[in-house]
This record gives sequence, C-alpha cells and structure tokens, in this order.
Amino acid sequence: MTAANQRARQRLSAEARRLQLETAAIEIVGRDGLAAATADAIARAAGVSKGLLWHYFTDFDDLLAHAARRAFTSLEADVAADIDLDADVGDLLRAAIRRAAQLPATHGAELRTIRQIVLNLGAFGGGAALRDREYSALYARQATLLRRGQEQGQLRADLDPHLLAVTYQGMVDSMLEYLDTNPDIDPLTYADHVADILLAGITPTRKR
Amino acid sequence: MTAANQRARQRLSAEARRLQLETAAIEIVGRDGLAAATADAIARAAGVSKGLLWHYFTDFDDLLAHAARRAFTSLEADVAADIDLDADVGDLLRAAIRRAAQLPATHGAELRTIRQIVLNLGAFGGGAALRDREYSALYARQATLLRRGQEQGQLRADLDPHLLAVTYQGMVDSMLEYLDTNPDIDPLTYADHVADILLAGITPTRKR
Amino acid sequence: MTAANQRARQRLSAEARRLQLETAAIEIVGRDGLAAATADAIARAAGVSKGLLWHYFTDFDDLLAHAARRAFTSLEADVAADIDLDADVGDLLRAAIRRAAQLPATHGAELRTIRQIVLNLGAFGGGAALRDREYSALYARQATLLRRGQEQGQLRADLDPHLLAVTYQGMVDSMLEYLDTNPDIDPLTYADHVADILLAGITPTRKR
Amino acid sequence: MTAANQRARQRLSAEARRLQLETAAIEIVGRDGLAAATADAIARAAGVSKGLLWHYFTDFDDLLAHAARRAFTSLEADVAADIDLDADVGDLLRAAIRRAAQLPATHGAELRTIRQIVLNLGAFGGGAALRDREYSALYARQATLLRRGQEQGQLRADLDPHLLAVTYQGMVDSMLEYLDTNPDIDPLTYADHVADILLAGITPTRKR
DNA sequence: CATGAATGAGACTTCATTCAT
DNA sequence: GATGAATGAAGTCTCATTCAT
Repeated sequence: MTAANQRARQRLSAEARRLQLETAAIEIVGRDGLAAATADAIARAAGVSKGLLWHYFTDFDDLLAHAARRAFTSLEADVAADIDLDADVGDLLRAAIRRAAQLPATHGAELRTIRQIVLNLGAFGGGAALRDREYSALYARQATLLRRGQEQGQLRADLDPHLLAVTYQGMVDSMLEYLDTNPDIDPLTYADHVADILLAGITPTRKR
Repeated sequence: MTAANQRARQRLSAEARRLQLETAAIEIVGRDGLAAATADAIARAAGVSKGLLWHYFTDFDDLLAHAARRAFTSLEADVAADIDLDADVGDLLRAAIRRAAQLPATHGAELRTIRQIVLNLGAFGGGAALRDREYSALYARQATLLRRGQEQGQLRADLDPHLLAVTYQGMVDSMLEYLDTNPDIDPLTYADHVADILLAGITPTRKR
Repeated sequence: MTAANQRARQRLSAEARRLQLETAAIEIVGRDGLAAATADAIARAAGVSKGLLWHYFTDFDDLLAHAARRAFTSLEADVAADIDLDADVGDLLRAAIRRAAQLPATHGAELRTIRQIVLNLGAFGGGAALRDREYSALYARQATLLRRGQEQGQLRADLDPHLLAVTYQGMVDSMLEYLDTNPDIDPLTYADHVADILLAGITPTRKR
Repeated sequence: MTAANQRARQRLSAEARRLQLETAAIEIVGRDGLAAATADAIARAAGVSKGLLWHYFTDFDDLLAHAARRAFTSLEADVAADIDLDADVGDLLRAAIRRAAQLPATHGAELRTIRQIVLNLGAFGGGAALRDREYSALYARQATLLRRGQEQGQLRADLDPHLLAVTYQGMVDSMLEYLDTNPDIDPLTYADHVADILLAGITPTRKR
C-alpha cells in the first residue's frame, strides 16, 4: 500500500501505443506549436515514459511524420464520409467546402499540426516528401471526380482537371487557415462565398 | 570612398546593420530552412559578429519577425510596382496573378522565409500577430480596389469585398506555394488558369 | 531428441544458458567492440530474450566478467593442450610462443574481448581484480615451470622466477596485440624473433 | 557585491583552454576510468561550463583523442629528456627502461589514459588509427637507434630492427602495466630484471 | 561600438534494469 | 521460467544569450 497514485505499468498493443503517442503529438503541436512539441511534452501528454518513444519510432521526426499522416487521413476520411460522391459535381463541391469549413472549429489541432509538420519537417527534405505523397493522391482522386463533371457537362471542359484540383484544394486550405485564425467569421457564410466564386468560375457559362 | 571596402570593424548606421542582418536571415531561412537559421549562421552570412545581433534586436525572434516583415513588404512593393492600379479591375487582377506567379522563380527565398517564420514564430503568438498585421492592411487595400470594380460594374456586386480579397489572396498564396514546390509547372499557364477561374467566378454573368 | 531444434521457450539448464550468453558476449565484444555490446545485442545474438540476462547474472558487468573469464580459460587451455610440459624448458617456451602467435588469427574475438573487458570493467575495480585473479594463477604455474628449468640448468639461475614469468607473459601479450593489429605480419616469423631474444636472454651464457 | 564566490568569466587563449581541458580529461580517465570521464565530469574538473567543450573539440571523442596524444607525447618527451642518445646502445636501453619504470609512480594517470583511450576510442576505428600514428613514429625512431647499435657491433646483427623495436616497446609497456597494477614491486628491481633479459638476449654472444 | 569566448538550459537519444503477462 | 514492453537516469550535443576585452 505504498502508493495508490503511481499508475501501474500498462502493456498495450503496438498499434494502441502508436495511436496514443501520435494523438498526443497532434494535440501538443496543434495547441502549443511545433516548438513546444518536445519528446518530453509528448510523452507526458501521453502518460508514458519518454524512452518509450524510441520503441515505436526510429526518430523524433518519425513520430511527427506519422502524426501528420494520421491527422491528414483522419481529416480526409471525416470530410469524405459526409459527402455523396454520386451527386452533381457542383453540389458535391459546395457540400465539401461547407463540410470542410467546419473543421477549424472541431479539428483545429489536426489542421494546425499538418500545416506545421509538413512545412517544417526536415526543412525541405522530409516535409515536402510527406506532403507530396499525401497530396498527390488527393489531387488524383479529385481530378477523377472533376473529369467526370466535365464529361457530364456540369463543369467547364476547357480547364485542366489536375490544375483545377490544385486550385480547388488551395482555396479550401486558404479558407481553413483564415477561419482558424479568425474564429469570429461564420464558417458557412465564408464557405458559401467561396463556393459561389468557384462554382461560377468553373460552371459552363449559361446561354453560350 | 577609398576605404569603403574594408572589412574589419566597420561602423555602420543602425538601419544599415539591420538591413544586413535581416537580409542574411531571409537568405538562410529561404535556402536552408528555419532550423538552419541559427544566430551563428546568420551573423556569419551577414559578415558580422554574433553579439551584434543583440544590439539591434531585442530577441532572436525579433530579428526573424523583422526579416519576415521586410521580405513581405519587399515582395508586395515588387508586385505592386508592375501593376496599373487604374486599369480595368479584371485586367488588373489577371496581371497581378501573372506577376505573382513569377515570384517563386525570382524571390523564392523571400516566399519561403515568410511562410516559415509566420508559421513558427512564437507558435500562435508572434507569428499570427505578425501575419495579421501585414495581411489586414493588404486586405483593406484590395477590398477598396474590388469595391471600385463592383461600383464600375466590372465585378459581381453580390460578393463581400473583404471576403473576396481574402479568397483572392488565398488563391494567389496557394498558387505560389504550389509553384515553389513544383518548379516544373509553367508559372504563366498556371496563373492564367487561376485567373480564368477567378475572373469567371467574380465577373457579372454575361447575358442575363 | 526429436524436438531439439525448436526455437521458442526452450528450457535449458542454467549452465547451458550461461554458456550461450557468454559466448554471444565474446563474439560481439570481439567483433564490434565493447561499446556495441549492449544487453539487447547480446541477447539477440544468443537467440534469447533480454530479460533472461538478469536471471543468470546479477549484473550486466557480471556477464561481461564471466565472458572474459571464459575466454581466458578457453584460450589458456587451448595453448596448454598443444604443449609438452615435460620437454626442455627452452623448447617448451619456444613452442608456447609459436602456439600463442597463432591465436590472433583463430581466436581474435577472445583476445580482444579479454583485453577490452579487463581494461574497462568497473574502471579499476572489477577489471583489475578479474585480471589479477586469472593472471596470478597463470604466473604461479609458469614460475614453477621456470624454476624447474633453472634447477635443470636450462635457464639462468640468477633470475627471479616470478618476475621472469611476468616478463615472459608480457612479451607474449604484446606480441598478440601487435599481431592482432597488424595482420600482415607473419606470426611465426615474429614468434621466432621473440623466442630468439627471450631464450638468448634467459639461457645460461655458453662458455665462461 | 552580490557574490564573491562565483568565479569571474575568464577568457583564455585557445591553446590554454585546450591544455586545460585535455589535462582534465587525462586526470579523470586516469583516476576514475574512461566510463567516468563524461563531458560533465571533465568540464567540472576543468572548472568550465560543459558547452565550452564543443567550442574546442568537434566531438567528445575528439577531446579524448587529443588528450591521449598529449599524454603520449608528454610521456615520451619526459623519458627522452633524461636519455643520452649518444651513449652505448646497451647502456641507453637500460637507462631508458629504468627511466620508464618510474613513470607509473609519477605519471600513472597519463599511462592509464593512453591505454584506455587507445583501446576504446571508436572501438577498432579511431583508437587503432591513433595508436598506429603515434607508435609507428616511435618504432621508426627506435629502429634507427637499434640499427646504429648493430652497425657498431653493440647489438646482434641477425635481428630485424623494426621487430626488435616492437618487442622492446612491448616489454616496456608490459612492465609499466604490471608496475601500475602492483605498486608494491620495486620499479628499479623490475627494470633491471627486464634489462638483464633483454640485453643478454640482443647483445652479441661473448666468446662466439 | 564590436567581438566571439563562455555559459547553461534543454533537446534528442541510448540503454541497463524492471515487471506485467 | 521466459518474454519484451516500459521505465528513467544519464549522456552527448546545440544554441540563444551574456559579457570581458
């Protein structure tokens, strides 16, 4: 009965530990910034000894990279889940933009984490690679969707699907950053504004 | 002017010293990343002793903040100089986008420096503040311009000038980042693509 | 004996486990150096879980000490086996030196292991003690032999048997170290050289 | 007058600092062993902040290598200073051996430091290189001397000067190690014993 | 004013050792 | 007994910042 306070040593599965550690990393980076995300802080947030980190990740950067990936895929799945992929492409885009606009309020930490890790990891080395791997898959998927829209006459046919995807994603990301920095703005108002511009811009001109 | 080139122990004006140090900071951050931008490296690149840094800046972060500001205003001036502010707003925007698209090739260091410093400075303290201060002035100027475009019938009147400015700037910034990461893309092709979408989106619908 | 080769969870005798671990330690220290000889590496090389180490040794240093001892006695037995203890002492010494000179090529790992562990164990605590315990027995045996040589008139009688044993062993050890570091030298040439000097030095002067 | 205790920040020449740090390293390694020679301990012994170490040495191993070299050259100079290089080679060798035998009592730290660092530095990487560089020069000098002895008929002509040098140095090093471990032995008695054997072994047989 | 040697806090990482399973 | 996940105490190294010269 020496102590009831000290938490008994837990033995978790590898996947559970990784989730735990990556989640803690996302939380800290998102809340306090990358500079505050030291191995100490993350381990403490995860309720785990510092050394354990090197059982599951080769590097500190490795942990950050995995955290960013997890945040990214989690966000993407979250947005995609609420979107009807068979809808009219215009409606689909508007819905996606509106859905995304709500992320800063609910998943701010993930958003900020991705942004910071991607930009700072390895300083033009690991970060860019990480970004490219995730984004290029995303662009490809979006391009396919947009191409369908063009074939069905819902979108202007004179635009390059890939560039359009990049532009669309850029608008969304900028929106997210702005909403995250300005919490007083109403997300849906802004989202509709963006959607109005984008859709008017990429929809075939009515009346020839 | 005979001994203008001598190295040791020059006694320069405060402003000259600041320029020297901030320029070196921009160069290093832009080329090697924020992690490589130590006080040592910057002082060496500036050809100045390390201690001098604390004569002209209260903090190391202070230097970075000033460097980012200088990069920002320098870029902005650069773009604005080539733009005819009295032109048709549509033409003006296309010209500005095309002009901006060339920045990654010529001012990549400044762009990367701004991005990194703004994102990492003080981790949601100094960085955001820095960004807001610079961007809000920019947005205000752009909003004025856009409002004129609306009044002159060159732009859709149902859009909020401020949100439009934010969206426009977001598209440009996203473009810059993408061009910087993908140097194989032709800047003007991409710029025109962006301009096409934006202008089609914010120009009054022809006919009805 | 059917399932003798199965891997998981064998239940071996304590002595077998110790042999397993000490052998692995000798191998690693001899090949990769003491710094690389972590508990992890040794356990892996022994095909055994790390925790088992503390079942059979009180300490990590305890394992190293046992490994060094085992290497030492193994080497000594190896050399002694080939030596005819009843031969003329001069011939015996030359034979022993020649035999020893072949050790670096065949038992380099053991030699290096002994050297490193003895020198580094406990830093003037365990190492020296370990060395003294092993060497003093060796010296005693050699001194007995040398004394016989003196009594039989094969060796100079004016030399102290113990000091002579120490000197002899020092020459051999130095030779081993040099041969280990310079594998291009022919061992037997060097061995004969050493034997020539030693025997000429400790054999009674012919004539006069 | 806040404090008289805190030592004012000293600014020494680079060479003085190196001497200070290397001397501290020699002291600690020699007294407490290589394992105890942490950057902390050395800096403390030198009365200096830990970080300063990396101003003067690229590596921690770099410091150790420099310390070992300094110890080596210092010892060598010490011995050589008392030796008359023009004397009869036999007398010279005896004198050198007697001189060396006194080192463990006066320069034990240096001796132990060299032994440990040479053996452990980089585990077969840096250590061997360090050793080879220093020892090969020593061997060469000794070989020259011995060759002179052979030409002047003071030494047996059938021995290879280089191997002889190696053997001689091995005998001396072994003696030093034994004397260091057994402080109760009289150094000069042992030295003369070694000299007797060596000289009888390498001197031309009297009376043919 | 200018220099860069010196400081010290703190970062990442390793590894002997423990202990729940 | 056997395993290896978990712990925590060091250790090396970096770097913003200070200060004697």
